[in-house]
Amino acid sequence: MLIGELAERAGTSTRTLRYYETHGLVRAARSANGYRVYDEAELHVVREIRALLAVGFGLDDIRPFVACLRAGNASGHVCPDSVAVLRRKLAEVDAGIDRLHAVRQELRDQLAQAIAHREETCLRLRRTAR
Amino acid sequence: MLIGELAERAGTSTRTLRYYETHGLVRAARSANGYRVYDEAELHVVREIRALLAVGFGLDDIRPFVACLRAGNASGHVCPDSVAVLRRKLAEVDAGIDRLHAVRQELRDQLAQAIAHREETCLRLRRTAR
DNA sequence: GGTTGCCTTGACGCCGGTGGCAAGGTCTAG
DNA sequence: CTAGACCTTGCCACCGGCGTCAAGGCAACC
Repeated sequence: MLIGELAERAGTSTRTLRYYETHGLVRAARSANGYRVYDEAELHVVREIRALLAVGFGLDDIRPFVACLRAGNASGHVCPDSVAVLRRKLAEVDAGIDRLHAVRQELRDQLAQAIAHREETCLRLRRTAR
Repeated sequence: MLIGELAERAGTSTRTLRYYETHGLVRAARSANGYRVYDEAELHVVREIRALLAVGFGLDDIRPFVACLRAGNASGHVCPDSVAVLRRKLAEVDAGIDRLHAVRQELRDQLAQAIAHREETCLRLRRTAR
């Protein structure tokens, strides 16, 4: 399988695959003419990468998952390093949720304040009109 | 007030103030020698900018708030444009929270799956050992 | 006049994952 | 032989809010 086919089957671009390779995530053999040649297993690797990226992982976080797949596991998340990353990410997401809740509260407060101000101004205008 | 003093009083850097100026958020008069000269009102403007940035707003989102302050309002969020941005941001934050909740669920599922797999493997090893 | 400390504009770097283009090699079909 | 569809490496651009350095002008004090 050449890079174009892998890109298409994985739903990404050749540019992206080469980028993953320079960052040590995807591996390719080379044919006599220098073309990258991939086996079927790389397809699963790339899909794993894409799935984790979509969830919000960075490439560095993904490395243990790829190593886990390469170690022969059917799933990339069953190895201790992967689990550690999953736990860390879960904590990060929890922190993010907390932060967004705080921001949300702040926004609601400011909105309420603005609307109260507007109504007060409106009342004052009515009183003035009388 | 020169730029250094404003930066210090607003808790930011001169670089940042000039950046805000190029983006139309902060205004300065110029003294005879070309130095930027700020009045006290700009301090409030800069503080408003910083507060909104800290909440997660982008500079473009902040523009209406600054305009509102310049229009003579004691607070930047009481004008219609500001309120519109507040509402939009609130919706964005809600969407972000939802997305993070989905990611969180995904992470928990994968963690649970990994741990189940590990325990199963552990059981199998014990059976094999017998 | 020299030093110090403020100010000015301008320009590059960062981060992370890609897109896009250039200039060239390779394979296949007509 | 040629066209076109692949492939190669390498480098610039992007986003956003700055940090940081360069090269120079201005103010004030010794």
